[in-house]
Amino acid sequence: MPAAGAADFSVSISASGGFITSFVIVLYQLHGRGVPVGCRIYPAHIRPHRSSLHYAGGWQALSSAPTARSLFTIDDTKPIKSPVFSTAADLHWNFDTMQSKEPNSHPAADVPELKSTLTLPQTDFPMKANLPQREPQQLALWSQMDLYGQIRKAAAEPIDGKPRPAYLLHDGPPYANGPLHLGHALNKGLKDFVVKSKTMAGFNSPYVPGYDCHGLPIEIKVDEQLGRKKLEMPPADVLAACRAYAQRFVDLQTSQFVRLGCFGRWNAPYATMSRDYEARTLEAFYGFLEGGFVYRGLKPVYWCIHDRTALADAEIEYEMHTSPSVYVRYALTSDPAALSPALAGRSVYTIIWTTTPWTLPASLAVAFQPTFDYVALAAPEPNGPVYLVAAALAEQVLEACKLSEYKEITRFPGASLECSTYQHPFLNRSILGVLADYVTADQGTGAVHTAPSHGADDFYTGVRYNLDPTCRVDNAGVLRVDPALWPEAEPPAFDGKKVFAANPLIIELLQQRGALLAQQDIHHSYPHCWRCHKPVIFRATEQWFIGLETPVIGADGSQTTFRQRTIEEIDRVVWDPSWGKERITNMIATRPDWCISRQRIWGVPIAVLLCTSCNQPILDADLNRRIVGLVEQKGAEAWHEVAIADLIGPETRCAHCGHAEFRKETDILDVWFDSGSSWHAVAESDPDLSPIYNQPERTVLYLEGGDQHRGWFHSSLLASVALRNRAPYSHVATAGWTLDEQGRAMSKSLGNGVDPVDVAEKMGAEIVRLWIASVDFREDMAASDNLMRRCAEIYRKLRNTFRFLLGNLHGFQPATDALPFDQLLPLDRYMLARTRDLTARVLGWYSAFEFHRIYHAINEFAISDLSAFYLDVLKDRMYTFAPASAARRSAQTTLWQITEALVRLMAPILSFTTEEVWNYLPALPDRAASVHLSLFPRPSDLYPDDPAPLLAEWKSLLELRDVALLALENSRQNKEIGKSLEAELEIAAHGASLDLLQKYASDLKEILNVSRVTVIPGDQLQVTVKPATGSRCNRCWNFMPSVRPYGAWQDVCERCHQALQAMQVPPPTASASAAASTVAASESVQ
RNA sequence: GCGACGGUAGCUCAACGGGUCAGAGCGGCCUCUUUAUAAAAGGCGGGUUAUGGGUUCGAACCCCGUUCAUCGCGCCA
Repeated sequence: MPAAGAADFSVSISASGGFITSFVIVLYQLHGRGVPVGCRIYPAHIRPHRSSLHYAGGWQALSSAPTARSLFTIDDTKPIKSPVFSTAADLHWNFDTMQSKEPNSHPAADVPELKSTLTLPQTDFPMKANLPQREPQQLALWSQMDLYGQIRKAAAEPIDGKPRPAYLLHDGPPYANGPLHLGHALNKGLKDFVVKSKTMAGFNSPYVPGYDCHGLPIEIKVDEQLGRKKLEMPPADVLAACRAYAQRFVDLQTSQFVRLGCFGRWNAPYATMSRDYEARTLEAFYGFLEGGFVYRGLKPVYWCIHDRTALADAEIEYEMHTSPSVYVRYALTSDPAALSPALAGRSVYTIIWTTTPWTLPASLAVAFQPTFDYVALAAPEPNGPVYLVAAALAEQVLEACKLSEYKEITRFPGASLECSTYQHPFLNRSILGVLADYVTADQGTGAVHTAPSHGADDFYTGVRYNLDPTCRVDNAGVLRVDPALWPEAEPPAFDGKKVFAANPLIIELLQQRGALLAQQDIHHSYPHCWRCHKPVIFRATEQWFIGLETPVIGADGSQTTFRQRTIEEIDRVVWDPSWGKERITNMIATRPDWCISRQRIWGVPIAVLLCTSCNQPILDADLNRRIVGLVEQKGAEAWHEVAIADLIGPETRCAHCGHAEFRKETDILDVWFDSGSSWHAVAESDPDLSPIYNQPERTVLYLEGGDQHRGWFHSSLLASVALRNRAPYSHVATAGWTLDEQGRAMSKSLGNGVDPVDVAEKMGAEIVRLWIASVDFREDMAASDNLMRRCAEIYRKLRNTFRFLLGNLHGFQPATDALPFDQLLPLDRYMLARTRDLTARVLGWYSAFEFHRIYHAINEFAISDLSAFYLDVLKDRMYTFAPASAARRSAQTTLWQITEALVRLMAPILSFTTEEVWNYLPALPDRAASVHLSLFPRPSDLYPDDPAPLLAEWKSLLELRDVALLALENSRQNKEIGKSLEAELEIAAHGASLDLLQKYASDLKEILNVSRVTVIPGDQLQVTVKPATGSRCNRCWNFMPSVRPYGAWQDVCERCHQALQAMQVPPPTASASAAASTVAASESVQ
């Protein structure tokens, strides 16, 4: 057995792997074999990569220096019985010093510890959060008590006799085709902060989340699942499959949003595929139709040949693409001499340049810039060809076509090329020379091949020159030659080929016809389908459009256009950040008419009957209403199933041509039309929202990512201005992009995304929420596992601070124990002033959506004001004073008010943890069942007066404290003192500092955490640190002159004497049990 | 290519309309305590405010250029 004598030693441990929470040291006797002389378990908290922890051990007794040593770690999830051997955790250890020391001269072995008479913090609030387990339990409780329902009910109750003002955040629907990503979590998290903070600020703020369900991504997925079967299935079955697919993700995302702690009407979110929503969408379409905004037209639109549908501008993304660019000569067939006498009798050509050879079969014209000079470039040989190109591009073209010996023989203005004619290089077609101002000298030849069916510019030029816009490329992108134009019996090789496959075949044909002058692949950015990421084409088709130039009545009653009217409304909205206004204004100002039709099935049908003769729609408001009614009952399926005869009587005639036969339009609406109608389908129609939304003056917020300027903000604005003559929102806030730690955009290919659900499952939703609050969402935000871990550290600190607050509130009953404000000690009053100040700032930041400032301010408050200062200096008072003493009650009153304030201020962000804290707060008769049913604290409730003077005074006082602490630190470095309580201070000061110190003389000991402070006048500020006189009180560890025995307790100060008596602690006798006094050194690792 | 927004310590953020030597918190390093203990406290480092000019008595802030990052628009033959 160990003999008398103790060893002090220090151990250096580093953990490169996981946490080390405790370790065991086993000592073996010198030369001994397997006989441990003792072992001891040490608590530790060593984080990964922390290099060392020095432990000065109080080893009880050793007979000789130990030699063999073992070190174990104990995983906290396992009992001590199964220690993990050191090497498993990659531990490095050594015993640096081992020396003997005299046994403790004050063995208190036979007297119960004085520690048991202290009022240490006591609470069941667990230090370890265990969020992944605890949060789901909390969610279940909330669900059980129908917390959201209770919040809604409470919102109907007046505050101070006044009804609550309304604040409506209308949810923008995420697309229901996958699990959540961080962007979703950010978006819903921010919305949750807004709704919760508005609610707690006394607003009536309902939140109905929604989902966007229609559209291509889902239909394509369903196509893949159904395969060829789809072609034989009735439309209703296809729709049912799409609905099922979308519903799966609606359910999944709902569960994930709920898991993140977002409150809302999750048991009844809106979905754009619901019967009712579909009917409302159709209603909105009819609104446009009946208002004269809609027209049907043949226009080139972006067309995805893979998805076989038209695409809106907003559905285009530019990606790099390689195109074969070709220079092609078109032979002049009109009189060359008409252009210039110098050309008489020559073989004249113009040269066009294109990157889409497949459009050449549709080539109908060559466009020239009227303001350019064009030159005729002649071959050196007398009867060689002459080429017409823009003067500015001549050199470039000659080089590209390797015609360097060609020389200019004449030049003339571009305008004179109008109405010249050319021969198509391989079709029996005459090509017309036309003028167009969009022809530039950047690229090409100055002579632009014009195919009205495959380009917007080309199309409008075609309209001016009366060219045929018929498109000979079908839905799938297959090219068909017009046999009437093809001179040979055998069709050309490109006939029946898809456009991109036709390119090389057409180039070959040009080569054969001697029309190809040069060819080169170019790598350039090219429009792609945002869904399938395949290159799109321009293709003229019959589409439904909403005209931006539709005449409407302006706000002042004057005649204006839909576009202008919309821009007027933009001006009445508050855009946050403010540049959003400019962005959306520019978009509305320059956008083309809105192509709202899609040639797909998964969506709201454009439910219109068309005359089979003249293709004009029937315009009949009653008919429209009946169709809306049908959709209301049976959803979009109704349109596919209804018979025309059930919609109109046999006597119905086309208003235009008198024809009596009609067909159903089969196109569906653009999905942006769906979500753009949500203000109508939801905000204006849902009974939970409409009373707010339909007020003439109302606050309606849309909060989405900045990309929605071209999306939901945009389509919602157009729909609402057209149908209600006002913007659907009064405020629009936008969030930035989530990036990775290196500032790169998150993408699947980089694999740098952060999965919010994964973080919630591993670390807790609170960590995700805290991250959201930590960043300035208006800018782009960096996110990574690493940053999440950092938030988790902050979380731990906040949680532990709450725990300490609660621990010190033990035994405090507000009704009987709270002191009125004017009886509080000065330090406590100061802390309430700080809390008031914090509260006022936080409330302001909530209303300005500056959540990151809240995060930082509360964090700083908890760490600097509370943990490092107030809670630290309060320990003496809290632990050693009699529990019911006025000074201690003063502190508790303050701690209580601070906790009540903090828990409310943090509730919108840390929704789970604050609820947990809430349940541990002192009981009150009128305490709400949830922190989320409470209101924010009012600054004036915390501190009734203007806090500024007191705050200023304490600012100076704390600066003096810093000086004193520095002096203490110095002494500690010089080994003159250890704990601050071992010191006493003499502070010399003059002037205002002296006044201040004297005013707070009785508080200085506490706020400096030393045994004694004396203030004396002096020439300059000087803090002298001395070892405290008197002896140490074994209870409060202060050094006091009045220390004397209390029963068997030898050294107890006067203050503690009184406290012990007040607590009615009987003086102990020396024979009291010694059993509990020492560490269980006999515990074995075996 | 055009436009918007931004670049402040390793990280997240401050610094009210130009005015004490640019501040916090975290992390890092060092120390202290064992009476918040899988915890608490103190100290120390750390920034030529992306960069180059300019205006000013004075610039992180205002102006111009450059650069990097992100978003948006355009990309047409």
